Amino acid sequence: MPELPEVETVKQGLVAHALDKKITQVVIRQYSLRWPIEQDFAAKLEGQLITGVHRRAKYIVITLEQGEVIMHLGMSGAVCFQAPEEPLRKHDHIIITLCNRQQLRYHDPRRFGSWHCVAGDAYSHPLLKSLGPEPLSDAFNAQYLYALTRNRSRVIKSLIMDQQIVVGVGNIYAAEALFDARIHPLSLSKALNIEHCTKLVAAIKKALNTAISLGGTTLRDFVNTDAKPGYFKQQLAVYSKEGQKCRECSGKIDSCRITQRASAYCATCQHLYQ
DNA sequence: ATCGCCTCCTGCGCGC
DNA sequence: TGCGCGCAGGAGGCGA
Repeated sequence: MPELPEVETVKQGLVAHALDKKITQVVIRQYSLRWPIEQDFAAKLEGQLITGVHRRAKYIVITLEQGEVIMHLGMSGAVCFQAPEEPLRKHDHIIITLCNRQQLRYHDPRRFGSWHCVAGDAYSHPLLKSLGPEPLSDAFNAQYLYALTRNRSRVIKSLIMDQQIVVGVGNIYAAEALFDARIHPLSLSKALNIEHCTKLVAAIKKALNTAISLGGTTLRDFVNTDAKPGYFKQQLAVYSKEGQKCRECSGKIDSCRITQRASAYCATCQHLYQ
């Protein structure tokens, strides 16, 4: 589910509702997530003040007085804040009660998400330490992408979705950015020149920034911590538009599978470099 | 080193 | 109405 804009939206909700709050109780209703939750997870959190909330890639890092929580929403994870009186829903796996009685509830039907509590610096955890640059940072620029595309025959869509190359670009925004940059998703990385990389980097930043400003993309069930959907769906040019008319040329949007993922594109507007 | 395939899990929409 | 199938926003791990 969540790509970078959705995770950023959830992070902003955590900042608004959980930052500077003390954790009074943690209840785990389902330990079996992407990785099993450690048995002492609840005990590590209880009684601690939440002193920071940050995002790195699609991970949210919650800083406590002692240690840090690393959380990933997987494909179907969501966080909401509710009063204890509100009935629990199926798939509400983690319930964190705060000092103001509000409960942070982690809901994740597919259970691809994960929660870890680490003693030291979250950024040196194996899950975070080999991640590529943030897409909205200056470190992700045309020269950087150009250098990494040299001598690689890997198709470009797969490359930009690789979290070691650049983080936060999932299936939706990869498809949208490639359309915006007029690059066919099956283009070979090494066939792109510096101008193509310039366009693609700009398109990725634009797609992510626009999506963040609209609260992310709600396809089916993504909601922020206030249970509101995101509105980037209305902006989508190709993702989930297979068979429909391209808004630029009125040709038909095609789709192929790239590394097991549906990949929509306009064969007229997007040039295949190989 | 690099790449692509498989896997974890539930829910939904579709066609029959 | 119901059932089975394929597909879905991620990404680690493995084998080629």
